[in-house]
Amino acid sequence: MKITLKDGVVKEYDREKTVYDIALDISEGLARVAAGGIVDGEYKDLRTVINKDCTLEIVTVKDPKGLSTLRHTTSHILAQAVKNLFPDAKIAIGPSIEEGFYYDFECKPFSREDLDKIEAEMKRLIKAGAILTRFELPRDEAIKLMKTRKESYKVELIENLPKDAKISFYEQGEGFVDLCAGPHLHDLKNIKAFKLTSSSGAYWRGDEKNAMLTRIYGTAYSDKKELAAHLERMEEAKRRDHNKLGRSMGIFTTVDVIGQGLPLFTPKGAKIIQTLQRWIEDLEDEEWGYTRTRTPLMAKSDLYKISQHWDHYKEGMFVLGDEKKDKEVMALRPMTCPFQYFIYKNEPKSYRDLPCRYSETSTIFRNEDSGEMHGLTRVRQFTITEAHLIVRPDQMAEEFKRCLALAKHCLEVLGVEKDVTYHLSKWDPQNTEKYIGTDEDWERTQGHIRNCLLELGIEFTEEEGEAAFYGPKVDINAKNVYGKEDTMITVQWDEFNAELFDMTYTDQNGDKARPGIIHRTSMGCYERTLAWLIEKYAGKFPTWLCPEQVRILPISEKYLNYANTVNSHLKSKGIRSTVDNRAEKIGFKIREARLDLLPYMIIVGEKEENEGNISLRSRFKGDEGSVSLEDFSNAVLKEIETREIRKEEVLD
RNA sequence: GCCGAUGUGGCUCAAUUGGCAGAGCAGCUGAUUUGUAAUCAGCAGGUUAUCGGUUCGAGUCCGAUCAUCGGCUCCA
Repeated sequence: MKITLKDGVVKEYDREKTVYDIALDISEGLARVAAGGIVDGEYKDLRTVINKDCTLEIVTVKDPKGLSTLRHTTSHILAQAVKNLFPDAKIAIGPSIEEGFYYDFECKPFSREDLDKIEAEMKRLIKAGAILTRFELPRDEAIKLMKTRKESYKVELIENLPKDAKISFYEQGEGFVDLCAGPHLHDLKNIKAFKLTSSSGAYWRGDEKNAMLTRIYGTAYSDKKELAAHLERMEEAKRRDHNKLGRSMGIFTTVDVIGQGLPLFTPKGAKIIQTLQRWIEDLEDEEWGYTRTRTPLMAKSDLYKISQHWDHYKEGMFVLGDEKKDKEVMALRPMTCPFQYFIYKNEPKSYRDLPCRYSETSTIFRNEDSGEMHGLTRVRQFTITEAHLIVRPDQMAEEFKRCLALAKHCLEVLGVEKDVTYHLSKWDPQNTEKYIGTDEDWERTQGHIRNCLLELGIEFTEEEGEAAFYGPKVDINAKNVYGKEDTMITVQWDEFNAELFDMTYTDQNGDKARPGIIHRTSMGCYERTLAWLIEKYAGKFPTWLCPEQVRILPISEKYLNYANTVNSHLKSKGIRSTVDNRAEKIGFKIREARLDLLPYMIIVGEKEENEGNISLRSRFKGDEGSVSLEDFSNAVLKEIETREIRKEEVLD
C-alpha cells in the first residue's frame, strides 16, 4: 500500500503494520499527530485519518475526534451500501452524532430486513477495504459532477456554498464519491464494529416545509467489545425507561378513551407527586419568601390577547367556543403568568412591597401536536409549582440569582444536581419578528443573565433561538436514559410583560415606576420530574419519596397482632408503612417486597415478639438482623426528614 | 402535524396456508401457619384497541379511527 505523506514522500507500507509504521513517521515529522496523541501500548485503537489538507493523521478512536471521524466514515459507507442496493435512492446528508451517526436518503422507508441487508453490504464494502482519497473541485465542476450523478440534494448543498469555494470530495472505492468537508478514516478496514439501529423519517434540512426523507441511524465503536458494551447500555436504558418502568411499577397508566398525553396517576404515583409538592410549597413559603395564589384554570381569550399568547400560540391552546359564533371564547390556561399579574394589580404597590414572590401549584394545558406526546415527559396537561416575582429593576439580578440558587437546592435534594446542564437561552437575531423588543433590549437582558450565571460560577452554554418571545431565560436541562435532553427548570428575565399589563409601583419619589418580572420554576413540572426520578433511580426512590416506605412481614398469622403494633408505632411517627398479612411463606413475601423496590422490610415472628424488637431487611444492606423498633423508627424518620439519599451497599 | 412500526385477559407471550382464542405470572377461593427472593389445589378472567369491509368462515386479509412506541418538526 502506497501512501503520500505530508511533504510528498511516497512510502510503501505493509498493511498489517500500517498504523505502527505511520506512527513512526509521525515521530520523524512526516505526518501530524492528533490532539490526544498516541497512547503507549494502545496501538490497536489508532486509526489513520485523511485531513482537510490531505495530510494523514493518527488519531485514537477513543478520542472524541477519532470516534466521530470513525462514525462519519461509517455513515458514508452506509450511503454507498444504500446506493448499491437501492440505486434510485438519493443521498442527502450523513453526519456523526453523539451516540453514532445517521444518513438521510430520498427513498422508500426501510424495514428492519432492509437494514440487515444494508448492514451486510456495508460489511462487504469494509472487507473490500478501499483506501479513501480526497480531491477538490471548483464549485461549477462540483455541481456538474453531482448533477451527472443525479444527486440533487448534494447540488443544493454545493449551491449554498460561496462562489469561490473549493469543494472537497472523498472517493471511497468502487467509484463511490461523496461531497464532504472531512476528515475521514483513511482505510476502510479501520471500521471494525458498527450497527444500524433504526430507521425513521426526517425533514430535509430540518424544516417541516421540506420533503420528508428517510433516515437511518447507526453507531460505530473502535472495536466489537465497545459496541457490545454500548448495546448493553441501551438495553439497561430500556429497563430504566420511565415509560416502561413507571407503568410496570404501577405509578401511572394511560387509557385510550381518555386521550393522548393525559396520563393517570395511581395511588403510588399520586403519593410521590404529593410528597414532592408538599415539600416544594413548604420550602418556598417557609424559607424562600414566597406567597401562594390560587387562580382560574381558564380565562377569556381577551387575557391571552393582552399577553400576546393568542397570537403566538393559539394553535397550542384548548379553546372553548368558536370565535366566529360565540360572544365569549374561553381557553384553558397554557401558563399562569397573567393570572398572577392580576393578583399583583389587585392593590396598588409601593417600592417597599417589592419583591412580590407569587407562587402557585398550577395545572396547565397545552394542545401539543399528536406526534409529540411521550410518556410523562411531554403531555397535554401538567402541573407545575411556578412563580412570578415582581421586583424593582434594582432587585432583578439579586432575585434572579436567588431563583437559580433555589433551583440548585432542589436539584441537590433530589440528588440530580450533577446530571443537568445550564443554558442561556437567547433570542434569534435572524428571526426578530418572533420576539418582542429591540436588539438593545435583548442584548441588555441577555447580558444581565450572563452576569448572574458568571457571578454564581455556573458553567453554561449559550443557545440562540431558545428564548421565550418576551425574554431570555436560563434553562436547566437533563437527559433521559436514551440521551435525549429535556428542560427541567426554567428561570426567565422579563422586562416586557409589566408594560403589556400596565403593572406599576410607586417609587421613593412618589412617581409611578415599572417593575421587572421573573418567571421561574423551582423544580420541573411534576410529571416530567417524576419521569426523571424513575429513570435516575431505576424505581428505587430515596426513602422520603417512596409511596410505601416500610412493609412489615409477619412470619405467620400468629404474629399479625405484633405486626399491627409495629405498624401503628411507625404510622404514628408519620412513616408510610403497611403490613403484608397474607398467609404466605416469608420467602414469598420478601420476594414481592424486593420486586416492589421497598427500602425497608421488617420481619416479625416468635423471636421478635418475645424480645419486643424487629428483624430488619433493607434495600441498602440486605439482611440487617435484629434491631430495636425505636432505633429503627428514629433512624428512618431522620432519613425521611433530611431527605437522605442512601447508597445501595448490596447487590443481591 | 409528518415518516415508520405496533396493538391478543392486569402483565409477558402462544395460536400452521384464513378453520374450536391458549399458557405462565398476577387475581379470587380453599388448604397450608410457614424464618430472609416464588407452598399446593381449584376457580374465574376475552366482542383479539374501536368501527366497517372481503369471506361459508377473520386474532390472521383490506379500509378508517383511536392509542402506544422509534424518529422528524414543534415546545409560552
